[in-house]
Amino acid sequence: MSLAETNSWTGIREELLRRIHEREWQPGEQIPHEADLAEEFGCARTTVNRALRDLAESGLVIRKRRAGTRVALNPPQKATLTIPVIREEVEALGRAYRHSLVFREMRPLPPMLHGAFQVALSDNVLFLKTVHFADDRPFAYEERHINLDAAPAARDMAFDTISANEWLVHNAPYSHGDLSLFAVNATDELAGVLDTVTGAALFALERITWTGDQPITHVRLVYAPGYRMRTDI
Amino acid sequence: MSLAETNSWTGIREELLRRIHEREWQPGEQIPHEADLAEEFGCARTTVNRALRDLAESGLVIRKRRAGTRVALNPPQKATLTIPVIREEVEALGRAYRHSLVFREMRPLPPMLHGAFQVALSDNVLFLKTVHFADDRPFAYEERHINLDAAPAARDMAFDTISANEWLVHNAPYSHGDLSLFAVNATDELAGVLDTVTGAALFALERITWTGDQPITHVRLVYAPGYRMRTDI
DNA sequence: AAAGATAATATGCATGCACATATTAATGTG
DNA sequence: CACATTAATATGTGCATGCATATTATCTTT
Repeated sequence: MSLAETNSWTGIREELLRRIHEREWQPGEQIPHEADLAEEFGCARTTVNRALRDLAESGLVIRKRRAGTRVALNPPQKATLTIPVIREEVEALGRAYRHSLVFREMRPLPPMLHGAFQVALSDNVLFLKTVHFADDRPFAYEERHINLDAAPAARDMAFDTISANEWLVHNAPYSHGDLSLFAVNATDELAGVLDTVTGAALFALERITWTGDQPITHVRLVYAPGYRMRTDI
Repeated sequence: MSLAETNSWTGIREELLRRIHEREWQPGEQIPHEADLAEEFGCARTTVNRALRDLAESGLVIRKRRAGTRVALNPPQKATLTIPVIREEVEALGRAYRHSLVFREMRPLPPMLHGAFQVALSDNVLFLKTVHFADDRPFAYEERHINLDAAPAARDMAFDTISANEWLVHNAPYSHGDLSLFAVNATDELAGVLDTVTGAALFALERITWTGDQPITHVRLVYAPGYRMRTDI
């Protein structure tokens, strides 16, 4: 019991972490159950439970009722990406943000998205193309479908002062969604818009959000060359 | 009070979520404090606390002592990426995994990584190039530096039966790290290894892990064309 | 009125207890 | 011996209570 760490749940978590990192408890090994640890640390079982729950959330230990707690064999690398509104992302870089709506029309949903959107949509879909700038240099290119059944107010929005990206965050909160990250070669159109050469490797993401079982929006975002999405693990 | 949801903390969380999603509580608005909610739901304050803590973790509400709890103005889009060991990723796709160590030598750390590794390293660095296969088709290409001061046992490992990726997870647990995701064009070498054409857009990641203040490994992973990293949000 | 001390308050956390639930081990039965 | 039933057990959760801590509001004092 090396440290002066008190019997706070964070203190206990640190001690448990140490034992895992320093291999006192091997991967796959079962660790003492809550009651024993509580006695050892001289605290309530609730407090040990809190520490263990936290470790389980981060994937370092696996817990099962009756079976006990064991150190994870392959602790997954979990990384929490925070994907901010693009304006905030640009401003956090200390650069001036602006955006430009380059295309807007009502159009039927492309067949490619019928599966993703999972419902029979009328033609009540708004399609937008937007370019986001940082200090007047293109930062990202956005193609977006908005389900007007889910966000009817979007029909009357110009999206010139506030971007669809930001407007939707404030006006059409979602309950869940899917995100995928990938790389694309710049097409001629993309190269022109993002001020690069055809064929350049570009970082891209696609996101679909729902509220309940109603799809709200599908967005495909392609970042300018050199973009990196970073996070701590 | 619509649902039959009991006074479990998850039930209460769902009800709070509903009020936020349906705008009963506007963004930025202060919500009743724990004691009032506990009375309304007929449960203990601890239970409300648990639900609110969960919402705060996901960024939907902001909590401050004495100041109370308010609905977040710009709920950040948080996505938790789970980056598994490549073998598991491949096997989860129902494909057969194997890997091939194509290069291995002791070499000084390249200057480019001096900053990242943040310590004056001797020449005690192992450099590896590995190709990961799924059903005999290249899946990802890996370049890795291992700090042998942090993981001395790696010096004697062949990394032919078990990949460095997996060995390090089991034998050199890290306390923290940095991850970045980006896109690269296939060089001639990459194209050859990944069975694609020069210039193809490839999804890539770089990761550095430390234990305490000692760097363990730097890895650059480039996936074969078409790869998508997916997650729920 | 400005600055500093003090009180009030909402969340944060620890405790002891009880009961719920999932899972495994032990037991009984054909 | 195979299979279903039952008991045992570790975690999961809820509750009442008390105190800790951060932050705001209020009340001094100069």
